[in-house]
Amino acid sequence: MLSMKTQYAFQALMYMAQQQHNRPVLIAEISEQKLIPIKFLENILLQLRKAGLLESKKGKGGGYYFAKQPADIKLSSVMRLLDGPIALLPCVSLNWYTKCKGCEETCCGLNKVMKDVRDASLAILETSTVADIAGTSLAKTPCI
Amino acid sequence: MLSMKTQYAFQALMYMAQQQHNRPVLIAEISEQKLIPIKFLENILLQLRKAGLLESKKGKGGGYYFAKQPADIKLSSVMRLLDGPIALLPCVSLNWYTKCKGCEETCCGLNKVMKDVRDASLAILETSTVADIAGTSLAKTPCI
DNA sequence: TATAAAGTCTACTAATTAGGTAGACAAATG
DNA sequence: CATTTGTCTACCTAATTAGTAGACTTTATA
Repeated sequence: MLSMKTQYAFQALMYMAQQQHNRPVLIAEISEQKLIPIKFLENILLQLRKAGLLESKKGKGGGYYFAKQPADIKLSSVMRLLDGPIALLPCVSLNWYTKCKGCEETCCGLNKVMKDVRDASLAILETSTVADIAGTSLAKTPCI
Repeated sequence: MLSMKTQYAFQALMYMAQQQHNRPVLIAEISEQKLIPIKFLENILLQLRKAGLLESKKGKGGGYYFAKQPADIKLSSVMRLLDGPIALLPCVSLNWYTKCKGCEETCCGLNKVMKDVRDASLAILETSTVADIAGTSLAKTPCI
């Protein structure tokens, strides 16, 4: 399961992407609307900013806004940033690969299956973006 | 990522399935061959036995053996048993469903994507078995 | 130029989980 | 009955997760 951190990050990014205006969005506003503990949310947004997904502005009229287009932020990037590997085994991770102790990868049946799972997941997570989950990527039929 | 517990469980199950004889397999033997801390392995095998996957015999000549056929043990069962949910979000879990705080599922884009990821993963994990990963399900070309 | 409204930063802390250990006990076999 | 094996209860430690406190900096604007 995704950590609360990542779950909150997705909620926050969706909320931001759904705003019509293009003023910066307040941490406090996101926190209230999405029921996310404010100090925790601060950390998360800061991390997203440092990774170059968001930008911020201090002082009155400040807040957070997108540094990259929501349509250019893959779900997989957010997950890797906050939760680390997407793969189920270290010997199958693209970004955090380490060899397994007891197993010879080239002939390990588990390795093969877990690679398939990884690829199947990534096929979705690398092509889905914040704009997609926010419902702002297509002409919008408002949600009933 | 899978916990060490689940990773060890897979190693142990593969090892057991690969034995040619049909005598019970010793905890100590699995532990040595697969480099798994023995006391930790005891717990894991016990858990697999209580769940009905394995059976055991005490005393001399004892050890663990399969209660179900390796070909009937899905990877998803082992994972659920030891690690819990396979889904990435609680609102998308088949076996441990809980509603998300801030979101209206029917119109949550994230929910939809994560359902797709779950289904893609399960398509593989529900059809792969211990026999598959042990390489004993087909006529065997020995691994080079 | 003071003040209030924002984000930033460092440093905690509490709870949970992961990973592992110790040792007495029970059952089976020969 | 002695030995070999799994069983059970109860721990323990370290890491991670989730969250909090509070002083600080920057900025707009009155």
